[in-house]
Amino acid sequence: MSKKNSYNLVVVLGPTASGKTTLATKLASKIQGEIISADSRQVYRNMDLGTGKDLEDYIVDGVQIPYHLIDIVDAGYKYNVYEYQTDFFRAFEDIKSRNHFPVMCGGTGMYIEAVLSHFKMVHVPSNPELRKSLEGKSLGELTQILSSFKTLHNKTDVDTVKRAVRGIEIETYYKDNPEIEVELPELNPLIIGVKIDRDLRREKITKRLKSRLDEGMIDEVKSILKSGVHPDDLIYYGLEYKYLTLYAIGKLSYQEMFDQLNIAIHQFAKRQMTWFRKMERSGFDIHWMEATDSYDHRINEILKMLS
RNA sequence: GGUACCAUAGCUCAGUAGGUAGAGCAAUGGACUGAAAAUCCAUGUGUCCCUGGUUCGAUCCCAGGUGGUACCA
Repeated sequence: MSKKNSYNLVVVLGPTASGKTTLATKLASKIQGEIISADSRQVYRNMDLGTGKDLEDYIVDGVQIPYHLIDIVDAGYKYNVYEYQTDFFRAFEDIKSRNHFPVMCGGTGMYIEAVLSHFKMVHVPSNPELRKSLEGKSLGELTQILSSFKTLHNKTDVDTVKRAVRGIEIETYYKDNPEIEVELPELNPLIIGVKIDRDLRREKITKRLKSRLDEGMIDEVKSILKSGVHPDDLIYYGLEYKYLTLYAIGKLSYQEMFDQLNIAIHQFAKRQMTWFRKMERSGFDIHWMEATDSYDHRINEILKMLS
């Protein structure tokens, strides 16, 4: 086996509704693979229809394909990139130790890149002294302080006092401990991107939304709310959970919910593609494959690249 | 059939006291290192329904069409 082809990971990425899970599981069944999901919402238990878990896809020809990082935390929890990176490499080593082949599959660009680019992320303990010194400061002042550490690209970082303080805590820790290095396993990934024509993608998204609503997605949201998750937290998860919660609490009519959600999913798919294009520009070699080509054809192509 | 009102961007609509036009939404491109399905930035879009008239000049005024809505019959 040549050095160039000694891949130790396959990545299947693509926008929502491109059929990447099916491709990944079918591939996994051929190479003794196990799936490591790269989906920031499928980590949550009981959020099934709205995140498109499709767990039946993980049974190929009657055989269960093992999967990781799905259903690992409770709905309402705030999982994050740092935890993802840690969890990913744990699953990766675990799969390796069994002599199976890791197949990463998902559409959360930042999670994929945090892993492939070895984003520097270390465990940051809480800093009671710092917290004490920040006590009583306004959100505006905290925003000032955080922006002295890094460019703020979004408001999510300074949405609440709690998050702003944690952000400052993390940045302070990095600054005070520049020597800390994290040892992460070398990755030599074969990256497959599922490409889907824009119009077809929109058509599939709308169709899938309708069928999920028919399958009881509204009840799923209602029961999560009933279990005690605060509507605001569910709204923060975005897309299905945002618009269905707004509908469930009477802020949107059914038609408004449907139309706005449909548009929001289309916009999300576009943003995913923007991320993948940026990855390519920054040097990642993504092998794009047409979603309309047969699975057999595409899997043969991938197997050729792996051999 | 009669009367009134309307016809402008992909959609909903504003506007031009006559000098060829603009908001919101959508769309498109981009950013993104501890909630990322989040959050944020940028950018267009036009036979101003058709035909004629008045005018230096009409999307705007006038006449006639066509289509729509409402009311009356």
